Amino acid sequence: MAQEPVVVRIAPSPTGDPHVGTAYTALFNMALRRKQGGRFILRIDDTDRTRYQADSEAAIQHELRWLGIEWDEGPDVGGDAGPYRQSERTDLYRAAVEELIAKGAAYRCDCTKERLEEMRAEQRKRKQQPRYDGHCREREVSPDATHVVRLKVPLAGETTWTDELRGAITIQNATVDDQVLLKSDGYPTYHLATVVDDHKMGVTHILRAEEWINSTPKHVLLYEAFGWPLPKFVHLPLLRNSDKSKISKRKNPTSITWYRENGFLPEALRNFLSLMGFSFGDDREEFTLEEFVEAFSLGAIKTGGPVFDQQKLEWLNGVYIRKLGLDELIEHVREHSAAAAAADPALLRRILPLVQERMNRFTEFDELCDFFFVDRVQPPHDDLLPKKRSDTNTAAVLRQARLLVRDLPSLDEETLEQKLRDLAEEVEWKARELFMALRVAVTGKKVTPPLIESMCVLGRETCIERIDAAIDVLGSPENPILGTSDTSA
RNA sequence: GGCCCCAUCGUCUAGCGGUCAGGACGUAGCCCUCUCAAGGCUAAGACCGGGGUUCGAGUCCCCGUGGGGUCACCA
Repeated sequence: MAQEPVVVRIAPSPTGDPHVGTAYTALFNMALRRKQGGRFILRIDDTDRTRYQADSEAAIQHELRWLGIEWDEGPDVGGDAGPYRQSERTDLYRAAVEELIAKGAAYRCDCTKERLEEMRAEQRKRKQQPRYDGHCREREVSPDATHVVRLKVPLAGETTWTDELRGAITIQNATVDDQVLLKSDGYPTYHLATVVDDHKMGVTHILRAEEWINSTPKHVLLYEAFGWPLPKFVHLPLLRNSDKSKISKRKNPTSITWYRENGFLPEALRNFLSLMGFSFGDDREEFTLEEFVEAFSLGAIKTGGPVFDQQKLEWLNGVYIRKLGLDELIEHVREHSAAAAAADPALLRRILPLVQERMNRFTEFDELCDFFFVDRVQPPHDDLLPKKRSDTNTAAVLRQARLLVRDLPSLDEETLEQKLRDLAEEVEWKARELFMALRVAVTGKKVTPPLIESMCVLGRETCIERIDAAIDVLGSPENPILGTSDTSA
């Protein structure tokens, strides 16, 4: 188990919201780096100026950090191999391209967009693979004219490399297009930039998504043309929608920001992502980042594409929420609920233990606890009535309960519960019937945190007011018939 | 469609030639219980198909089939 230090990297594009796929790849890269030592680089692939979004880079960094992903080198932390934005490395790419042209491995091409489109349309019509026809391969295109630079892919032969997870992969060169390396705007394409940077930055292991397998021959050809040693290639499985297609925001939330804002804990998302394609080899599913790193190895990664199951993520998030200490819990809930943020911290300390095990996401707090924060609740008439109990009977019992609450020396949980149970017995109601009627009266809902505890948190005055209001909903009977069920005859 | 990758319960997975094919999410039932949860117990639920190799294949090989990815001056 010789553990050579590695140099790994992720190269997200600042073209939109930070993607869970980026986090997934980053997680495995970081795990390998931490396990074996070395460097983990964050490189910003901002070579597509048309899709570039100015605030995206900061968002990516922010969300990755939120998830617990840390890099050794990057645009924000510096490092010896910088700059770490590809837009700041264009001289390197231009020089590289000149080298390739000089070596005959690349050529200038001034074909217009229109010509290319026409050509492809024609090829499609003839049921051929749409690909560059080599028009400029042997032409002399002036460096001064508007042009791109293409890779001169051998017309015959094949390119083979070893994927660390999948073994040898061979692709016929004839199926590889003459890839554009340098765009007419002077920026490199991914293929050129990634090869140049990975080499210059000393990258030893390229852990990236499976969707890159088919363009790997281009990269291998470039390494060969430059005379550079090949890094190890590790193509990770692709995260999937529930229909097995590549995960996409149309079918699944893919923005890390979304998960943060919708009440997920970074540890839970991180743990969940680790489970995609990796396992300890036993039944362990809940584990810390440190445990993951310790157990991690490339050999433990599965190659089948895992479906991103929201339900399991929510369950796991609930597991993590339940493990939180009260102070942490308060902090998180305040971030996700305006009501909680505005509430007295002392009040929150009493409410949260009642709902901690009832939330799978922090955003569920409001739905669960709204009745603590409003002036009055609106108990639906029908919900107030236990099965087969009349309006009059129920109102009468609630009146009794009201008196009981009013006259209790102190409103503590044990006494309140005992007295209410006594009352139920006295009026010949099941305790559960009384509790439900009171629950609806006091909270307006049939599903709530535990009643007795909730009442004690609400306080005597509020409980009395709400019971009164509930009695009003039922109408005020003149002659309450106590202790009977008047529909039972 | 060409090329490439992949293939155990619905989903995430364990399994690395001999197992009653194990666990988790979800689903159903029961227990607990003031509702809902949480927790406990139980149940249903998978080796894609066909050939080989082998005393013996979920495990190895081949061929199908299925799914996915990719075929841009996007990454």
